[in-house]
Amino acid sequence: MRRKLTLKQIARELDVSISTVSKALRDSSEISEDTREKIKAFAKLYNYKPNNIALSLKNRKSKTIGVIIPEIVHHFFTTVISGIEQVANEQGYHVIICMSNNSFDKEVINMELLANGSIDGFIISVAKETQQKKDYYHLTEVINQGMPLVMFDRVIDEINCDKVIIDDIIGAKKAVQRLIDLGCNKIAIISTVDYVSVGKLRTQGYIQALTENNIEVDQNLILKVEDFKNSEEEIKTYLAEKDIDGLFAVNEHFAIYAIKAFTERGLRIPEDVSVIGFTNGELSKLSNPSLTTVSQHGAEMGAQAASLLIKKLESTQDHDDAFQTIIIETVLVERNSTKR
Amino acid sequence: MRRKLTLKQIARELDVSISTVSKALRDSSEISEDTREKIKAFAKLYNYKPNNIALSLKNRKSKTIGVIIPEIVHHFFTTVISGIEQVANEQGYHVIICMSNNSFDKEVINMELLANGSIDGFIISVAKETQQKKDYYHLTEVINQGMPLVMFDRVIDEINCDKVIIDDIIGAKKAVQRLIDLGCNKIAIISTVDYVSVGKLRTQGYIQALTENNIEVDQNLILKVEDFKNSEEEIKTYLAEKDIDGLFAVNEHFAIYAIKAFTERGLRIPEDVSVIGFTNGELSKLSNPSLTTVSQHGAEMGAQAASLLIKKLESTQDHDDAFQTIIIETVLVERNSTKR
DNA sequence: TACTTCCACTACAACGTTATCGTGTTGAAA
DNA sequence: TTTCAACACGATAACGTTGTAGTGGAAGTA
Repeated sequence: MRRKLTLKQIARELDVSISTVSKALRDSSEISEDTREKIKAFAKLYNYKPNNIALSLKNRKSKTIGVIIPEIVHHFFTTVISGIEQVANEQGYHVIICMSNNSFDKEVINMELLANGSIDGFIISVAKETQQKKDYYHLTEVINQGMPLVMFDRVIDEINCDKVIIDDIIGAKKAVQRLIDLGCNKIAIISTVDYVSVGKLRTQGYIQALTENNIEVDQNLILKVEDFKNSEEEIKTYLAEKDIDGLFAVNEHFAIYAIKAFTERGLRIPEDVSVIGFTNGELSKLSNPSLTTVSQHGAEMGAQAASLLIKKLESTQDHDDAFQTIIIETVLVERNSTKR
Repeated sequence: MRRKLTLKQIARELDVSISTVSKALRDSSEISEDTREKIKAFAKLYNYKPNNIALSLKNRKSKTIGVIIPEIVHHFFTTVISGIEQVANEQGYHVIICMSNNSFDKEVINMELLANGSIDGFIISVAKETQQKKDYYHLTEVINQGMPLVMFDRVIDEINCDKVIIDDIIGAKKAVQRLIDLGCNKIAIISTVDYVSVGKLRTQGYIQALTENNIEVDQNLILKVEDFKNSEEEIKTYLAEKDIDGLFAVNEHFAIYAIKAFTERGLRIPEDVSVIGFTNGELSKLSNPSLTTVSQHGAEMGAQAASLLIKKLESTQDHDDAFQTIIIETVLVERNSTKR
């Protein structure tokens, strides 16, 4: 087991100073052609690679981006990560991923740990609990330290930073409008509780679409699922006797549970009920019938978030207070859960 | 924007030496009660947190685990990551995740970059291309540097290190045996090309099950999918005229494509054909009909891999050459794609 | 008084880099 | 012969820590 080679070792081996080695490897003209070649050859032979940690300490930057997400076992987030990774790697950045598991405490701990030198900036989608608690101390703290932060998807309006979101309201409107155009007039929505920002916004879109089409909003047709774990049951009982011809769900899972509930009741999709989901994941594509969804373009979001962050990191002026909010357009992907 | 507080700043502020501050914060008895309290109060007030990078450099360890996976947009890998994260965090470790995108080159680059001080050890599932190329230089290099490495899922027999795998052969056998028990006798398999180790092993399990039940192995009933991208088409044409009553697929996707192909032909699942997949993901649960699968317990794999790695990292003796291979047992999860 | 011991602290080195400044040798101009 | 660049390299400090080895002064002992 041979330890990693350092400048010091090379220096000792070739009987020159550490400075000389460092300069030679960086092609400084201060060092003679001869010595330079010799040192470079030696370094190459023994596969010298500079130590990242030492560089980070010296340069006071780690070329690493910290990503905090509520959950990783979730197709949408993985597509976002994949977008982040791609852009980051292109620009020579690493990515550290931490999960908050939707817990406020874990989010805080993770951020504090990462903020102490490990990373240069954050990309974050906040935990459900954080949205509920409305305690943003850890976020402002990081920002005050001069560390750039980009929020995506689940963002917090009160925090002043770069953001990448989709237009949830418009996306939802598109979906509901489509249902209306297909001739549905008893359209239900399966959403989440209001403190989850995206749930709230998508519900707003639903209401707007109905209102604009002069359809009365019936509170009985709005289900706000509280507990993700028991959502399948909740949806089933909720839909048990509803007489509707269209359904919009704020995510894939809810949509698929709904389809299940309908088919179990003997209703046909899309003949009897048209269903549209949100988040264009694997499930939508492969479910049976395949699901019409509002596509969120996760990879695009991730890529944009990474670009924004890196731009901030590389900009020399410290106080570039101009924060952007990028809105990623949603697209309705039509499949077999809606009539043609 | 106030910069992060350092020991030096505290020292200057309180008019003591850096050493005193360091010791006071670490509760050294060398420092008087008075001074200690004063320093700790100050540090707390201004929220001092030691700089990770400096600590890493000093201690020559980063308390960070590097994870290299072929792809993140893949339910199985995310469950593994989630298992790794959990164990790692419990033990005070961070996790850096890199994707190889199944490219050999990217795998090498990522590993080299991370190996230079950023991380203390690796958890890796190698890229398809690496398995194909059989070039393991980057892996042995890392091991030779004394950096622990744990492989999972897609492992390489020639490399001597800790491994966490599932028993692919037995898992596949379980599935095929079940099909046989259900009365199927024309059982096909949809697998991957042989250089993907798991595909190869699962095919072996399939063959063993048949042989043990005195069913002749028909090469026409073995499909080895080459290109993941066009797999849906390939499977469809392959199944177009096959007369079979049972099918085992080495992953969820293939199984679901197969079910699609069957239903399009007017065959009913499970009445006409029983189908079993591998990898118990979201898809299996939510597909219609829901899919009977061999569950791989990804989170368990991740947790075990992390445990193994951390054990190696914390063990004092350098040469603990005893490498383990942990086999995670698979379980057949029965759903509606097989008869009862 | 002279010596030791202990206390409470400081100085220094080290981890691996790089940027700045310093320095000894050579050759050439004055 | 003296002076001065130019050259090629070395020493040092710094990034933020921590552990070891000092150190000045007070108190205790002989």
